[in-house]
Amino acid sequence: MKVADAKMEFIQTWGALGSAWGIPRSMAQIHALLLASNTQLSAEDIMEHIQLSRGNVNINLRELTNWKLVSKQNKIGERKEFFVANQDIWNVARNIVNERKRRELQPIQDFLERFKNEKLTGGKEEIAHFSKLIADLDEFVKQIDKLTELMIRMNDNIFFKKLIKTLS
Amino acid sequence: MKVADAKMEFIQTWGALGSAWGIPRSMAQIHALLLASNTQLSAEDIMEHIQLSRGNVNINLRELTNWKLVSKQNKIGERKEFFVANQDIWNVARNIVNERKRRELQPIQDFLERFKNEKLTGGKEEIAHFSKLIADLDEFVKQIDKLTELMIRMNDNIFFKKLIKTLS
DNA sequence: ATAAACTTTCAATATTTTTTGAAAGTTCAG
DNA sequence: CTGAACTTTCAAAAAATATTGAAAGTTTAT
Repeated sequence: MKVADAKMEFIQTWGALGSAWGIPRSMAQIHALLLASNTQLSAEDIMEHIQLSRGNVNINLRELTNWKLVSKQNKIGERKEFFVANQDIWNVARNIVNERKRRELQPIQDFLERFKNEKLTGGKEEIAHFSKLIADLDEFVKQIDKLTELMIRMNDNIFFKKLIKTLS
Repeated sequence: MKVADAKMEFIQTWGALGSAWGIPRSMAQIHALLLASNTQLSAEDIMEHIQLSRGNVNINLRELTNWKLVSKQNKIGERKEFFVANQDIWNVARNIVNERKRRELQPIQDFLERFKNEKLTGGKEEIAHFSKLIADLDEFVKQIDKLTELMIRMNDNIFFKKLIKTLS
């Protein structure tokens, strides 16, 4: 099998999986292309490789840059901007976790916070049940938060290897 | 604030957050309603409480049941089926992780497996780079898999508390 | 100041995902 | 068996999301 074909297949698969992960297909495809590429690529290169419009590529490159999964580079003597993917998979994973935490966990925390000081009126049983739910969620979110903080701060996968060894 | 209002707000918020988590709004709302409810509810009850069609409620209750977030119950002497949510938040989290793993991690593993025995042809550098990517991903996925296996098997949150204490 | 070389924007369009609700299916008491 | 009480299905409609591409904006060299 030609490596170029393998790459193309990787891009397609990563794109499809992206959807399952709640990541736009194009964004995932562009990311896959950059991950699989051993050279820097321009927006134009990307447009040609996977058939995507200029605007789409531009927007998704910006998003990938925000997520810190991709960075801009400049070739000396060239105006064009080039892009490379963060090649350290663990680093990529950390950035994704970080981003998802911000988007997915933060709103829950904000919500729960609002209920902390609320004095509820109504059926006694009902209040007890609901309050317990809020308290449980609050504690849960705090634990998850700590766990991700920990993961984000770790800077090599030795941590996980050791952790898993310890606990297996 | 009335507990009934608080519940309604919880349902709305959970529904909105569901979207961010890649979970259909209705499914998340139904789950929230059942979580916040201290009594079992019929499909009809749910339809009335949050304005959803019969079909929608039926399909999402099935899905929630598949995810093991909700279970059916029968009141003696009644034909109707009643539903209750799994109230242990950590259990809920485990089931969600489990489900997402099956849907999100398994396809990656399947994909990587196909490349293990492929002999690639093409530029030397290119092959080296791509092979490394595949190998890195493979190792990464295996580690994540172990970590989730571990989490799934744990049956109380003491584990996490200890873990975090140990590592903080 | 101008033009060439790029990048960014965004309204329109296309695609995908969710939701609906009416009809068909099932179960069970009488 | 029949009808009432429920549940399930699924094609069609609505809503949400992603993509396009032409036009506007920006930067740099001369």
